[in-house]
Amino acid sequence: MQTIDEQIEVYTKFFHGLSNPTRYRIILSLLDGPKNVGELTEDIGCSQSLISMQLQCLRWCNYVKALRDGKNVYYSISDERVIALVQLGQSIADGNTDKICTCEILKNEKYIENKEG
Amino acid sequence: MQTIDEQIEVYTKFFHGLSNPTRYRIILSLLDGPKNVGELTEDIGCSQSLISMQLQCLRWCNYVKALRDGKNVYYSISDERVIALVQLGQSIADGNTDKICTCEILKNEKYIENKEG
DNA sequence: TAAACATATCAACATATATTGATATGTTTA
DNA sequence: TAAACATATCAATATATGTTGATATGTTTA
Repeated sequence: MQTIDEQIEVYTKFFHGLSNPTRYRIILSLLDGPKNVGELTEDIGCSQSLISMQLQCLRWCNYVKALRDGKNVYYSISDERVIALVQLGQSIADGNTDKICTCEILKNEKYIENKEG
Repeated sequence: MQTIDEQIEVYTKFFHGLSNPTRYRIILSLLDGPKNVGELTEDIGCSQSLISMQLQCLRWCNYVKALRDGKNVYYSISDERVIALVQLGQSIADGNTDKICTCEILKNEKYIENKEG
């Protein structure tokens, strides 16, 4: 048994899983089939540590599953319904691209520059 | 035409819309039918300003639409596909409640206490 | 038009989040 | 078992986000 607060927490966290560019790219990339951490890192173009951390999150929450093969660990989509969810979301968002991008509250863009400079 | 980066930004922001407890509660509440700001505020139990701000976000991004009736403004779900999206997400999350709640990276819980005390 | 009511916006601030570089752990192979 | 490689974890930090109370705006009614 869960309180309504607990339910809301679960659902918002679940959707939060899809609200980060790195995690989202990982999922999109895995739609083509299983990939290991190195392949994903190259594909997405960020630090290996970030890919690895976000994979742990996606794995923990059952978006993806992991399979070790020697030195490599291959990740793949674990729940097919996630694919449907992503596609449905994209189809809704596609009709409203400009507005979504300029929403003053939803501004979780990929950070452009972290370094001093 | 959009770059892949721009597409990712749109989609992750879109899902980010569903990753906040207040916004999520608003959407759930509106599943029962249109409500005005006061009704939503009472229903959800937070400040009127927060409800109003989050409504502007949801409205801008086309989750909900607004209709003024005298002094009140009534909000309702504007895209029926959002309902399907929410339901699909919930059905996936329901199978993995405990893990999602304890994910170290997804910790966007509703703040418990802001005030000095 | 003034008062009352409903909603929206603003400024401030505490917390959450994403990210990286450095390092640790795990696996294979010489 | 040491070296090389692949992946995971850690610590630090800049930025994004959610929230509130105060205030402004808009609408009705006296």
